[in-house]
Amino acid sequence: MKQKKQTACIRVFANEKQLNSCKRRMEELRDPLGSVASALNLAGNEVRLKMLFLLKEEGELCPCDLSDILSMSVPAVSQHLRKLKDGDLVTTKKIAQTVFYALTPESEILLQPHFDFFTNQTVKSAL
Amino acid sequence: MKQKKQTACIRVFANEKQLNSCKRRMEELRDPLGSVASALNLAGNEVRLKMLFLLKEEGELCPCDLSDILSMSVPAVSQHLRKLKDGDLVTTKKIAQTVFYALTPESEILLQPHFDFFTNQTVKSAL
DNA sequence: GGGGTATTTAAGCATTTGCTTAAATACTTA
DNA sequence: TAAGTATTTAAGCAAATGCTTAAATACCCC
Repeated sequence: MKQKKQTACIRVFANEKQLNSCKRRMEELRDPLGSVASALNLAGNEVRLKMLFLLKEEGELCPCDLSDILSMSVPAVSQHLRKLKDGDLVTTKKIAQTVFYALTPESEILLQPHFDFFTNQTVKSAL
Repeated sequence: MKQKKQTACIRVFANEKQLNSCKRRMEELRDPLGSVASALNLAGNEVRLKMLFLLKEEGELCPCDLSDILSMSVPAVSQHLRKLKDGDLVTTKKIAQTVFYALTPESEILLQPHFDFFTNQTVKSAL
């Protein structure tokens, strides 16, 4: 709630000094927060979250397996995997012409609570 | 790696039965996984993650405070808040013409590990 | 070398996203 | 009632996204 241009909200940010302090805090967090946002953005696409989950469950999968499971075209799968790889959520291992994708350790840590959440949901609904 | 139309990957999904079993599992998880994806998608936008974090830190804030802190226009802030509210990540309380936004308990649980991650990052880099 | 397989990349398209400006809505006060 | 304040909504625009089809790249085998 703005009173005047010189002061901000009565309730929370009563003066400019407090506002600037808060801004500085956000500036300090800019890079780490940005990298979390980036990872969440990647995981927040339903197709990609499914892929990440399947990679967690199976350990590693190739694009054509993911294509079969998810009933999607191979190029579509590949484009999503490319984003995950560029975002450091997955790693690749090539054997002949087959590429296997797997979660990075970091992405596993980041995503485990969310996988737990929706796998626990299913268990609960079965009870 | 596809061998024939009738069988899938040699390495992981060696037959159609296994593939169908995996597909069924994904279908069971469709709704809970979808709702997690939806929340992550909302949080995965940098502006919105900043808002969610600020709401966690301050407890509640109005659009004009968020506008000041983030140096964004009020309508832009409002549009993001609308998405967060529709996605059940925030709740609203109105006092006169001022609306205060706050995290829902569920979003707090979902996001806390991520907030911890990037606030701990900052602490570590300060040491 | 040719043919086959697996994957990636390119290009095009429709849809979605996030910002801006303007207008509308909801509230308070003189 | 008019003026002021806070917020939401509408509309428009440029950019981004995710899919498709086609082409290119990388590998294997006869």
